[in-house]
This record gives sequence, C-alpha cells and structure tokens, in this order.
Amino acid sequence: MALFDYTLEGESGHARAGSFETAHGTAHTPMFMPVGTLATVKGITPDQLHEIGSQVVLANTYHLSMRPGADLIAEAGGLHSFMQWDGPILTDSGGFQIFSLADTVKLDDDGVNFASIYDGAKIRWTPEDNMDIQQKLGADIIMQLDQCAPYPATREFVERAVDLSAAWAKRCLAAHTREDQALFGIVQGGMHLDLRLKSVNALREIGQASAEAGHKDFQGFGIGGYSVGEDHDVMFETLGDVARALPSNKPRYLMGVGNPTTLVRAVREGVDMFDCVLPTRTARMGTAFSSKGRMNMRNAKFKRDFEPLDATCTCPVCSKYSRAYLRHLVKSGEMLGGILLSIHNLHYLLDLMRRAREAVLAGAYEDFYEEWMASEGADDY
RNA sequence: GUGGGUAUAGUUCAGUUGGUUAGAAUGCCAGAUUGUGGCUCUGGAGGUCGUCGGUUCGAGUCCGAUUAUCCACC
Repeated sequence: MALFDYTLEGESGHARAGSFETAHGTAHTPMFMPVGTLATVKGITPDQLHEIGSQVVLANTYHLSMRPGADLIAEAGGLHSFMQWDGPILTDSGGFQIFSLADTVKLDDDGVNFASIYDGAKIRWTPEDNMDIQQKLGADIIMQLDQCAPYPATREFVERAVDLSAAWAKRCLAAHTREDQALFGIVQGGMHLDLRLKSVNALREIGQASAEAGHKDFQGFGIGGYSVGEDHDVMFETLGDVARALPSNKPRYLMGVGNPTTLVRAVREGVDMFDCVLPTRTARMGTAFSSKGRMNMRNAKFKRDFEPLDATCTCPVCSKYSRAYLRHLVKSGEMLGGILLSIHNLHYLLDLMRRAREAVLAGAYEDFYEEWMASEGADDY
C-alpha cells in the first residue's frame, strides 16, 4: 500500500472507518486532530499528546511562515524535528488566516497581497509560494491555498471564491513535488449546494487530469467554508451531499469543526477528519467537555466538589485531579488549569472519535449516533 | 496624652461651589468561544456613604459629638 492511500475498513450507513499511512505513522479515521498553530498544542508536550491518543497534529503555515519563518524550520530539519512531534503533522495553508485576520487583502488571479498581523509587513503569496513554504515546513499533509468566503456572503462572492480556489488548487497540485507529503484540495461554496458540487467536480477533474498526465492527484479533500457563523443546522443541509460527492477512496476533512455533537453528526454524513481550536481554547478559558455536557469550571458549584471532572473519563486528568482543584487553578489564573483542561478536552474528542470508529467497524454507527443524541450532554453543544 | 489626616461596594479609590436613581477598577456570580491575533469577550449582583445628632426645601458633601484607624510630636 502506497503512502497516503486511503483504505476503507468499514462502513455503517454513510459513516466510514478507514486508515492511511504517512511517513510518521498510520492515521485511523474518523479522527479528531488537535490544533498546534505555532508548532505547539498550547501547553501540551508531545509525550502528553501521545498519551491521550493523538494521531495527526495541526500547524499553521500563515503563522509559522512569519514567526519563526519557514527557512528556520527547514534549517531545524522540518516541523517534526523542530517541535519534537514524531507523529503525523498537517499544515493548514493559511488561506483562512489571510481572509479572517487581515483587514487589507488584495486578491488577483495570480495571488494575494496581505499585511502580516505580526509586523504589518506587506506579503504576497501565489499558490506556488504557499506550496514552497509548506514543503519547507515538511508536514505529512499539506492543504492547498484557498479563499474562504465569510458568512453571510452574496452568491456571486461565494462563486468567485469557488472558482479562484479551484484555479489555485490546480496550481498547488502542479507545484507539489515532495513524495512524503500529501496534498489536500479544499471544497468551498458556502451554503449553496450547487456551488459546493461545482467545487467538488472542479477538484475531481483537476486531480484526474493531473494524474493522467503522470503527476500527482489530491490525496484527500478539505471541506472548508463551514462553521463561519451560520447556525449548525444550516451546514447539515448540504454537508452530507458534499461529503458523498467526494471520491470514496480519499479521506474527507471537515475543517475547523470541533463541537462533539457536530462531529458525531458529521461522521454520520461521511466525514473522516476534523480539527478545531474549540477544545483547547475553551479549556484555557475554563470550560470542560464531559459526558454530561459542557462544564464551566469557574462555577461556584465546584468549589467544594472533590469528585473527578468526569467520572466516566479515562484521561490522565480525571484519574487524579478534583473539580475543586481544577476550579481553583482556573480561578487563580494558574497555567496548569488551562493545561489540564486542554488535556482532558482533547482526550474527550479523541476518545469520542475512537468510539465512533469502533461503532462503524461494528456496523452499528446508527446505534452510536442515537445513543449520543439521547445522552445528557448532546443538546448542550 | 497633644496636634493633624482618613472613614463611600468584598478590596483599592473617585465623587465639582450642598441638587435627579452615589461611580470606576478589581474581586464575586453567570454566559460566550468552531481551518487559534484571545492571561479574551458579554452580561449580572453588590453600598441605610463609620455611628449619633444638628443646619437646610434638600447632606456622601457643611457643623458638633463619638468610635475606629493612620501619621507626627510629647
């Protein structure tokens, strides 16, 4: 089996279980990927990431290219060596950051001009520039440069983003050379099903034409442009059709989605991979995921609660620390509070996807789904 | 003991020549957070203005007494 070839190991309804090889180990789907934008999952060491069952870890091209710079990371031997994470890494292209962070973005057919949020430096990226940077960073999976339309946006705006993203997808694929890296195309199209399908078809054609010419194909697909402010149910009006329009022999990655119920629902629609800052960001602000829903650990009701965070949880935090102690840490602004809650929240999502995978392999995803939706915490998300 | 200062929200303080419902910061209570510019953001509760008395149409504000506390000097 060649690197990155996706093996479909089981199906249950539309839900899928599969795996693919990277140069840094096998990834099993469905899976959640912890986000480590600046080559670190904030507050968590690589050993701890392993301990809670992390597979792929994310890093961000936009941020790393400006600080400390792609050349420095290449000089360090690449991201794996630099951050001492020996598992798979995925770098987001930074397209999302360009459009969500910068206030002065100028697009043209050939590329994009924007100002660095770090020092205001004027930067220009073509798709080729972006591929060059991501190949220097050396992640196992890299994402095409794309344009993520905001929500709400006019249909015309979204369609232009679809067309531009497709044009850039083609150029990213042509510029992609490293054999030990997989390139994912990204589907755009906002909440319009026809534009989504147009985006999917464009990517499929681009990949096929490239492969027929003896070059690479996309080895997976990101589904971008969701979770940009719309109600959760709006995404599910189109997500299933979009996911299933993608090739069944490639992993499907719903970008930026991380609340537990949405993951369980999206797996049911045929999505394989997720990433999100939600578990770690909310952890730093004092929120914990649990089998009974979200818990705000700052709440006074935990002041004298010496029980573990979640009695059903097997994570290293729940096996040792009490709610009262965690509340104390969070209330005191101690960094250990955010660290411990991050470990717990990541474990929660990693474990949720591990259980989802088992359910698919057992051919019982619908039972798993219904059990989840009926559970105490489901409607809390 | 003498002289002077201070006393307003849990805390540190602001409050005009006396004038509507006495403010801020912080703390407290709660909510938010979705391809990470976030020690962040949004709400809420909380004060018989040390106490007693007086002046005045009206006192956190002026006067007297008293209590507490700080400083200086004996």
